[in-house]
Amino acid sequence: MKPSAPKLSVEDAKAILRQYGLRCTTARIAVVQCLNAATSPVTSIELADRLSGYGFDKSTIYRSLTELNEAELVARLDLGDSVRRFELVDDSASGSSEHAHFMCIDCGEVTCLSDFTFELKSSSRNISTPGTISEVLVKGHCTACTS
Amino acid sequence: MKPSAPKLSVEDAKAILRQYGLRCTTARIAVVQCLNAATSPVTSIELADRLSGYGFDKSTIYRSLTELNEAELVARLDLGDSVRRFELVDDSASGSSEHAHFMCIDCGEVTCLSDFTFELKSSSRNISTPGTISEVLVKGHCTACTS
DNA sequence: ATCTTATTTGCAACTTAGTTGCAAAAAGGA
DNA sequence: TCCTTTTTGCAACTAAGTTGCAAATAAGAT
Repeated sequence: MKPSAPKLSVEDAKAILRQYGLRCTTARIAVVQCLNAATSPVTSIELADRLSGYGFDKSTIYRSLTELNEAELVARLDLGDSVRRFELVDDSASGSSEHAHFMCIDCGEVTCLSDFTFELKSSSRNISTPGTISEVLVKGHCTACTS
Repeated sequence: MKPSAPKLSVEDAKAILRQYGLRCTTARIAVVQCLNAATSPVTSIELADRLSGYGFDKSTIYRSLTELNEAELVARLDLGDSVRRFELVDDSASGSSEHAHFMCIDCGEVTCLSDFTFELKSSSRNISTPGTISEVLVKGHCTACTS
């Protein structure tokens, strides 16, 4: 998350919060604006650090994230590097916003694989799938780190 | 990891450790035996708890796991639930032992998808893959939790 | 079998990411 | 504006893992 200017007005952020049945508090508005300005999932630490610069307590930020997540306004990603990441759920246009994520083992960069589909095939017959898939995470070395 | 009797003798565990260029210490032998007895990846906490009952310190267990992982005798899985899991690398028979993992969001159970292949397809042309894939993790609801 | 050196261990103290209790402050409807 | 419910800030806490260092151990050399 680069410290970019919010692309979302306070009023727009409020509208979104109300739409999800949440009270419009300064902390939540700031969180929504930050998440909206980001181009890839943002870690809770980045959010807490950045917003504590504006006087918000880290516990408030963590709680906001939990609440927005429970209201299904933001998605939470647990990618295994001991930091949680969050992104605004994008239910604009094309139905589901579910997409897989790629995390570079070297630089930690996370990218959304919105333009990819996944297929899980059993290599032999009569092997049933483990269950209902709801999230796919791919780890590896990104092109920048490989070259 | 059920507290099952080790299926691997001390001598066999030592042989494996030597094969990977590691000294044969009681802690490492115990770790190898535990991992060998497990049928699915084992969390560091389970290992540390179980082996501290035999007098090993948790820092020793954590260090052992790191060393065995660095020697590429065990694989480390970071599945995003803030506990690390480990499994013995199985390079018996069929070349690579790499396989994807499935984690149930509800019960936390982790299963190895050894019998599945995974395919990543770009939904539109001229979109390049994010990089070299080395690990695939699928999350969802396992059949036991769904039914 | 013993010595020697490098590696490993146990302990306690520390770190990092996140959580919690509670009184004070803010939100939003009446 | 008032009133009730929700949220916030603070400080203290938890959980998982890490670290420094002296003592113990492994395994090659004698």
